[in-house]
Amino acid sequence: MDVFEAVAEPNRRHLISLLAERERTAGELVDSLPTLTQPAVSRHLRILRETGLVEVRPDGQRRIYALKPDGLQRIDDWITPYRRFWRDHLAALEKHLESE
Amino acid sequence: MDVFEAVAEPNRRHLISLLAERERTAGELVDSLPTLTQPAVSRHLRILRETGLVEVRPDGQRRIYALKPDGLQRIDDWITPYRRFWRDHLAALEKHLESE
DNA sequence: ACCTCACATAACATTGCGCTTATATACGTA
DNA sequence: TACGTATATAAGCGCAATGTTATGTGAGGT
Repeated sequence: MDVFEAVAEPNRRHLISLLAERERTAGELVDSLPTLTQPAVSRHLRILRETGLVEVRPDGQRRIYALKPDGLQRIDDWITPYRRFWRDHLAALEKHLESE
Repeated sequence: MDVFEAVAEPNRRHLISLLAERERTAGELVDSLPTLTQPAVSRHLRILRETGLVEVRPDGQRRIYALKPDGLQRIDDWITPYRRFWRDHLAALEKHLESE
């Protein structure tokens, strides 16, 4: 699975947003997604690991998950060339509005 | 389907990159994806339409597809809060390198 | 040694996506 | 009107992703 498919899943985006605040243990993340069972969350975490979006560090019997700095950048790199599209569009829109 | 799933599909990302260069007819886009049949491309275009990533304009019996300026911005809006992660990381890395 | 807690993996069912072939729609032209 | 061209939709199939329950693994505690 690639990064795009990884972030296409709403629950995984939720996990990412939680890890953006701070590191959390697997158990905390499981509690944060009450609609899912523990194995389901564990699987999502595995996918986030394999796509390089998060990293794990053992702490006794816990596992601490953290967001990896360069994971989401791959998506940002892809979107960068297209950014001018809405920039130009917004610029033209503003210009049009101020000309009235 | 939402924007994230729409962009998760490689063929659809290819279509987006083609439309970023210039508008194209459905037929041109079909020719640009030789591994797919015409209905398959038509379906992808439908999804890109429904998610607001492209727009269509009829031209006789042809349909001209164009990239919509604000479609991909929804992804950019999502990624923006996380951007500081790799920026901070890069800054720290550079600082570390120049200190040697 | 035994049990419990935290987490991962296995096995399996269900669902949804993407593909194909076949068909419909709609415009253009003779 | 009749026919070809351009595109969309329908029907059906295979596969991969997501969920579940059941089980494995390994670290702590008594």
